[in-house]
Amino acid sequence: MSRSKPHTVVVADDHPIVISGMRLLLAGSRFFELVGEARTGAEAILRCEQFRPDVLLLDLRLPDLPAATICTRIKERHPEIAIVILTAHPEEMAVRGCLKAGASACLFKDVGEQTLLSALMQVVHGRAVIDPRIAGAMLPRRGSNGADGVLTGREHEVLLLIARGLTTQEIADEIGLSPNTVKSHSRSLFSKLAAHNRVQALAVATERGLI
Amino acid sequence: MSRSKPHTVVVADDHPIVISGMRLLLAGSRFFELVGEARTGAEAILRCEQFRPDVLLLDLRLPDLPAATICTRIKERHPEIAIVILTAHPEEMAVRGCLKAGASACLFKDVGEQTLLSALMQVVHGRAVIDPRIAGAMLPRRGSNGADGVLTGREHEVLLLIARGLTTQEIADEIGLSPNTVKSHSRSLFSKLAAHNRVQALAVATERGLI
DNA sequence: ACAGCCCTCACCCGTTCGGGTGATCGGCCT
DNA sequence: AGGCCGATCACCCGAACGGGTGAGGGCTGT
Repeated sequence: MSRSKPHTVVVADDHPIVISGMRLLLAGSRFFELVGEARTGAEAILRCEQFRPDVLLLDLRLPDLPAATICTRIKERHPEIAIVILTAHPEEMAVRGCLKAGASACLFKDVGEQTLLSALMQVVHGRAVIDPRIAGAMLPRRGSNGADGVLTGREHEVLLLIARGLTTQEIADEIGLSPNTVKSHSRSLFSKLAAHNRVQALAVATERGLI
Repeated sequence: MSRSKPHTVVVADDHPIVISGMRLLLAGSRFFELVGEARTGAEAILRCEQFRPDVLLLDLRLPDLPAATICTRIKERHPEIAIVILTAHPEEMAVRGCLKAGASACLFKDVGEQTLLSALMQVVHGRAVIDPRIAGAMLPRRGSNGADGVLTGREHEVLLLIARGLTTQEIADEIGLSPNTVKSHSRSLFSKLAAHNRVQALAVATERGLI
């Protein structure tokens, strides 16, 4: 190993017990050192400013800011910080946003400790680590959609927001589009799912594991 | 203290890192011993059968079963097991259901380690510990529903049909009621679930395992 | 270069939904 | 008996939704 000092890590999660688990997990490894903890997105950004860690372990869902926003802000100022997304459930859209915003890895919270440490090691060596359960959804860009079934990227994105209970207007605000465009996407995904309304679309999508 | 042996604890949470945090937290206390871990509701019930712990630390949201159901099943067979609910967010209905089902405590995941240990100690001494942020909502509440949360029979029936994508008119035809009546039920279940529309209601209901 | 698909946005129109309000009836508990 | 609540139904109205249609720009593969 060319480095004698451990890689520095900042952990951002809104659950102290998770931070505790991570702190003790990292304490057991001589390759990593936990230098900062954060319970909000704003605090995560602050800690990264303060400590310039090698890695930021970022919960996909923090109370104040979307993870993608946090990635963008941090990468703007410190592109050398590797960001590892931790997620409880496969939220494709949010994960995709984070990877676009510069995140290096995406892991599920149900991975074992050794897997996590191994992934961290990969990441500090410049490699990307995407959990296979969600990796498929990250590859398809344009053209035909094989991973999602039939839905395009936007359609799937809209579907996920519909599933959260957002109205057309709210979805438009959320992803920065015109309500008309959101309507277009929702109508086309309805027809693809053979649904007559959002709730039917959700029923079908749930059946097919799209959400 | 009359007991020399530590109090036994089973932890049920779908995130291994949380279990790790808890394992290490409890390892640091001579008063508690972690004897079992579970990542699903079914496993939690199984572990309680196996180990008969003094305390079950139960995540409010497990992938397979509603927490209230888990509480009921465990209390049926082993009423002496104290159940402590852990929750990330204040979901009043679900928490209320658990307390009705016999849970002794409800804590938020953002409590500090010392607070958690202190609460555990209270619980094994037979006291109830309800986070003040949600305690207010636990006060007397009428109604005949313990299992599902708060929804009445009709409301739950309508909710299930809504989840299938039926419109108000279709639901009315399905159960042989006036559309107006269906609207009444749906509106009242919306307010109970703190939802502004059917899709939000589904999101909340799914979250709480009502459907 | 061209076709094909995706993304974007716009307008109109009829239907459905959600909220407010109020009413009747029957069961249960006090 | 009176009160509370669930179940049933009614009317009105503004907001949101779903469907139809059209159109321009961008990217990909042939």
